[in-house]
Amino acid sequence: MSNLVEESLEKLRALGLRVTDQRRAILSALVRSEAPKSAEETHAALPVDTCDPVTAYRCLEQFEKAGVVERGVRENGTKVYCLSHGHEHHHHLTCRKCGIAEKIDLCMGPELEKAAEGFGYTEVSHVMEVFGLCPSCA
Amino acid sequence: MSNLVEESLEKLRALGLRVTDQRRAILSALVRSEAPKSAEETHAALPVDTCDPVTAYRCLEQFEKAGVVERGVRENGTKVYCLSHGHEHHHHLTCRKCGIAEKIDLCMGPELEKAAEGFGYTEVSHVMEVFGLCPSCA
DNA sequence: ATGAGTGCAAATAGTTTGCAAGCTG
DNA sequence: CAGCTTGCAAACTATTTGCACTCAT
Repeated sequence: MSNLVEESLEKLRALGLRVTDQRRAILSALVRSEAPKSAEETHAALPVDTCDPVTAYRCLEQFEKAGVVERGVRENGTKVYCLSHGHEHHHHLTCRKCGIAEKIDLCMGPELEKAAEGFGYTEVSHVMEVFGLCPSCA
Repeated sequence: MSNLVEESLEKLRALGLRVTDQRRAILSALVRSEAPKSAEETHAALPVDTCDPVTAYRCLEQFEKAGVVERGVRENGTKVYCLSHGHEHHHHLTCRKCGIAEKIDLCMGPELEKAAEGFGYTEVSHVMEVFGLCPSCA
């Protein structure tokens, strides 16, 4: 069992949330996954009968609030989740065809925040996803 | 009638697409709109009985393919459209609460493309949306 | 024991598709 | 008049909600 999973579970416990087999399995699936996954895909990656799809939706939502996963958006609008490795905010380069993804470190967070503050905006956040055709699909 | 509308219609005509009252109305609504709109919202902004909601979906999809509108994604995943002013690619800073949006010029397109090419990816595109609380909603 | 978490069924929201009829170029 | 467009109805996909039951703490 990856200690990334245990680390995340600990974070949940600290927030008064509970640790269940389902949550352990979901986090474990995210750790195994190279690419960010939607709630459905995450559920599909679980051993059969691990839990109801609804539970995957609910857990991922909780996980996001708890800060143990980050949420992104696909080109078509579906929400995807991935573990927040350490605390570094990051983005992904996703292949439009096969769905494989690479981690990208580029991020203009600070610039965006500054620009937004220029407009008087607060609580600034952003979503960025990069898409392309990976070498094997091109 | 804004010439932005006529300009866009011309672009459609050039591609062999047809110009109808519905399309004119939809483009006109986008011109009037300060913030990017979803297909539903666009339809709602039209005079009653201008067209079926389905037509709004279909037209916006066509418009995007034709390059007269750009597509973005909301924090929650809904697709939104706005006219491609001139040819400059741009982003938006949207208020999470009231939905008003500002145009932002910041864009790391070139950097992203370079990074993606480093991974061997081609046909690179990206989606970026910035959210916050505007001064009046804060 | 107590409230968070889960499963099941059903409801939604947003968007897409099939098909016959209408209109543009 | 060919074929792009539209309207209407219906299908879909992704996600959310209500409720009774279960389980972690």
